[in-house]
Amino acid sequence: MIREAFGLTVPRFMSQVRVRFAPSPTGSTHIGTARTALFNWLYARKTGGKLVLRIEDTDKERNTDAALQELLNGLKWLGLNWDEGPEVGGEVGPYFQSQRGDIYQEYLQKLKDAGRAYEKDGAIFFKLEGERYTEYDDYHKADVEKVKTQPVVIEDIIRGNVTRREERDFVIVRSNGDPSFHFVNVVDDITMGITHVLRGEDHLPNTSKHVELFKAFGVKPPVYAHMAMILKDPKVGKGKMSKRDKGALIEEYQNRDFLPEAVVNFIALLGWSPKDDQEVLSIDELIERFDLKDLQKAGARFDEKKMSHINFEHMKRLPADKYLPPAISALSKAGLVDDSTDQDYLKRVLELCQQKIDSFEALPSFSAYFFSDDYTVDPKTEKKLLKRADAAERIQEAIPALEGLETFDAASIETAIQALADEKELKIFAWFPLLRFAVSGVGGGPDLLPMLETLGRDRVVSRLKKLAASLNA
RNA sequence: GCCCCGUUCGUCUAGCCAGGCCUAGGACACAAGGUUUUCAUCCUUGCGACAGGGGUUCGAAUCCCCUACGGGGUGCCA
Repeated sequence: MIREAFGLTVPRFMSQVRVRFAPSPTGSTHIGTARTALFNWLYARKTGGKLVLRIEDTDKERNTDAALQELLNGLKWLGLNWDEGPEVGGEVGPYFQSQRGDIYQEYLQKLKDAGRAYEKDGAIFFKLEGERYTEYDDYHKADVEKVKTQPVVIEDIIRGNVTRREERDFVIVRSNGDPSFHFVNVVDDITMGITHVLRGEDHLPNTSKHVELFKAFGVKPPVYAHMAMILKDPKVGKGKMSKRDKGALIEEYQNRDFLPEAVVNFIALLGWSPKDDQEVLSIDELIERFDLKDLQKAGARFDEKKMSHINFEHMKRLPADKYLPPAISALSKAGLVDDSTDQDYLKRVLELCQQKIDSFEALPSFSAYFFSDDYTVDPKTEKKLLKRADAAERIQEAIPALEGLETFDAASIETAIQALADEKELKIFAWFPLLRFAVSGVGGGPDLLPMLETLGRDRVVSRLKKLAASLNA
């Protein structure tokens, strides 16, 4: 498993794909971070490779244990498990950068021995190879030392070969003794046997630094895949999505009871697409179709309406055992149901709502009137319906028709109203919207007939009477 | 400023690598109708794009160049 390379210990793995997700746990998890994790995970699962989770916690100030837990929770919630890393271990650990100091020292020494590192201003710089010269730099507004280096070619699955030239020495160990990101990133990728680096496009300009470092260590660089950024909704602003933007944090979807598989599905669709027009995909279907080569090169804009739609599609497909528990918990959180609620009734109501709501979040307001007589009345619907001159009359007529029903089910209700319509030479439509409004206070909802059946005769009749009374008053 | 990456309907995208099958396909959103019956569901239809300009070619969304625009980077942040 271990071979000697450049006099250093480097693991050797078969020709298996090894990818890594290397977040810095600084609090909430950004949707872009989640997408990077997802694509790494998908690639590992697709190829039968391994996903390494490496924690970049070198910044002691910002990286708290709580933040780490939050990150791991987010990944678990999304269903993105890792093969090596925190909690599961692995043979190329430790998986926290804060614990890899000895390894970094070993590699730093090698660079020094090779004459590729030098100290300046208390920091240690990586020394580029090539002729040196001084030039005024407009960005820094100063003369800076540059190096005429040979260009490096970055092998990128998404973008093809990208050629770039690094022309300034860069810091690998800061004056406070901490190794820098570029340095630890490369050392870790070498020592962990990473074969493919899948990360955000914002790292593309850094990659020439990384390739220089790989070359200095005498190690072949991994294959890269730089994926495009997730951009802000243009209505909100410009640039990449920031953690302050609406919908940017996966915790938000967790808190709002979105389905993790829907979030995964939606995130996957940002910059990637299956070729066959089927967009609503399960995790397994995602793995089956996923291919790094199909990633979009341009940035994708986040669209919360589409996110809701994908969630809705997944909601509709949920089997009862997956749908009922979170649905009930959403209702009980809203104080609409408790242990004394009739379980059979609750189940029937929930089934009625499943095909209509796009999130568990929407459920309480959508179904409140099933559980309480104290529900809100939509003033717009009220105005629209009750301004009809015959409203009171129609409701009055409906009361005895429904009250006297032998069995109170959808078919009987329909027959009764139809009879009424025939008798008055009116359309059934003269009653339906009024009935819905009378029992629910709103203009929309589940299919009317089964809804009335589920509510039951007592609730329906008493609500009709109540409305009739208020209209007469 | 310099470097790198990009640019197909309002949005996500298919098509581009291997030029003709593209009067450019799908989805979200929006609009209009329909479902003798509401509706946030469902169905139908509509709206709607190859950034611009030059080439190459019998033929270009597809290949090349330029411009414009967008994104990223240019840190002893990651």
